[in-house]
Amino acid sequence: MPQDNNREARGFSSSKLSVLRKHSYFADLESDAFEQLCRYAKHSTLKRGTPIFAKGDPPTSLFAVITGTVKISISSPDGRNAILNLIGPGEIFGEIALLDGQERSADATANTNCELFTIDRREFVPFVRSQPTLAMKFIELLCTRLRQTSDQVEQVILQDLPGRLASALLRLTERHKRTEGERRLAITQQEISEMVGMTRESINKQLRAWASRGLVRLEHGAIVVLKPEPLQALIEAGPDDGV
Amino acid sequence: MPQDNNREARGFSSSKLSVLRKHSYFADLESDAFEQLCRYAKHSTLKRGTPIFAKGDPPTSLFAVITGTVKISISSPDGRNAILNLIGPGEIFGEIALLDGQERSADATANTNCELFTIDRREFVPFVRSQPTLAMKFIELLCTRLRQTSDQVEQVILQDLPGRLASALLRLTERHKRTEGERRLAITQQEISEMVGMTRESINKQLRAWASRGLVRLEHGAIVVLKPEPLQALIEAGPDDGV
DNA sequence: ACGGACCTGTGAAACATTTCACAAGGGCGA
DNA sequence: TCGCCCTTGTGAAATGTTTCACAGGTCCGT
Repeated sequence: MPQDNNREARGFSSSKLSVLRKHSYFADLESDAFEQLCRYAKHSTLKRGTPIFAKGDPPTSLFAVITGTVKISISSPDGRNAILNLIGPGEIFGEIALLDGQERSADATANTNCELFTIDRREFVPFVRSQPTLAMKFIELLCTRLRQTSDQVEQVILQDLPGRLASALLRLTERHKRTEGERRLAITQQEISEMVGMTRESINKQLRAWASRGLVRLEHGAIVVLKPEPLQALIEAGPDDGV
Repeated sequence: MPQDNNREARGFSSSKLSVLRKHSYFADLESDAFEQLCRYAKHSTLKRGTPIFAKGDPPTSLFAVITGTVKISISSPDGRNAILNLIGPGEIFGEIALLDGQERSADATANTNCELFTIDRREFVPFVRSQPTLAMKFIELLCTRLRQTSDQVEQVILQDLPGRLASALLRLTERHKRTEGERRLAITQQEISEMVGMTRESINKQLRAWASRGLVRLEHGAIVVLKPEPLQALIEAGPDDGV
């Protein structure tokens, strides 16, 4: 992927950029600012499992996902690891380290085969400074992230396993629906367990219980939420109110 | 406190504002932008326990703490509650709802008797838009918050009780030292338990175990961290490595 | 078309944490 | 200064979750 980055970026611009146009936080930027930003973008293709950056790295780029998903995670010295976020088409990631210049605070990995856009820090930072509208856009993005992350803290602290699992499923379907229009989540039970901080076995048993009541359908590497309402009710009821 | 807000704000400006100057994220703003911002500020005094805003409220103001501490928390329908953050002198809070215009996502309460500065949304938002430097400052602030909150998620997911407790104590002393210069934390075990999401009883037993080994000293409504290093080591070792 | 890696499924025992039910002490306001 | 409320302290039983040790399925790359 080293050669002809620019040619690639331009060649595909109308089709690939439309993904960003459609879903991203940049959607309502003025057209020319958006185009200008995209002119800096480099296109790349990654295979499932490829590391993108690691905790402690200096921030060099901002990324946007075109196709596939990227996993933001952290692993502890004793081998456990936690998935903080899954980034899908049209979303961007890696903006925090870029905006504050500090080192990366988590790992990013291609969770499936991916196509990404990459914008270099050297071009990005001055551009943001020069475009007040863009800066406000990033403030909005950061606020959104902050609300999501606080929600996560809240859930992990206040809810038990069923509640946390339900929250995660609903959050994922909500986001997924917005981009894909269907409720089948392409996610493994292992991954979910790392998102909510409980073991795969426990997650499996809970999912199975729900499946037998028709709330969800379990497939291979995927979960379909059939009845969101009872799950939502379970969250609002708080710890153990009829599993 | 309704009368003479302006007179108050000006009368005390040199002494009270110095607290903000000293610790806050605004510290290195240009002098005149800072002064201008402060001209909008209203001063108020609150008694311990006074609610400042509640989850779901529309955002009307930005707050800065002059003296005392403010508790940012959420409570679940079944009576449990989680403390997301404690805000001390020189720090600001309530900025997220203000910046994105969405409703408040948590409750804020005066955790001790407090003095606050309040800036109205109507004056604040246009001011931020007009001052690119200030906008960048807020981006930094949001990034910092986001890193802290992500850390919290990480710890709650990856660590067990001793680890979480150690993290919380070190985080609190770290911040406290910066503002107060001493390591005695004025915090109850109840409060700590709500910050880390475990019961007061469990927290008490763990603290007691550490106290008997001389790592901490327990006082009435306060905790003194005597030896931070072993606690730090415990975190890095991960779940159970010699309680 | 095959092999291996990854994903799902499951039960029993081990473990960490909560719950409950107390007792006693300190501090603050009336 | 008296009370009362909030805070600390503690033990045993109950509970939720993890750990461990498997087996079978399915998908992907070669």
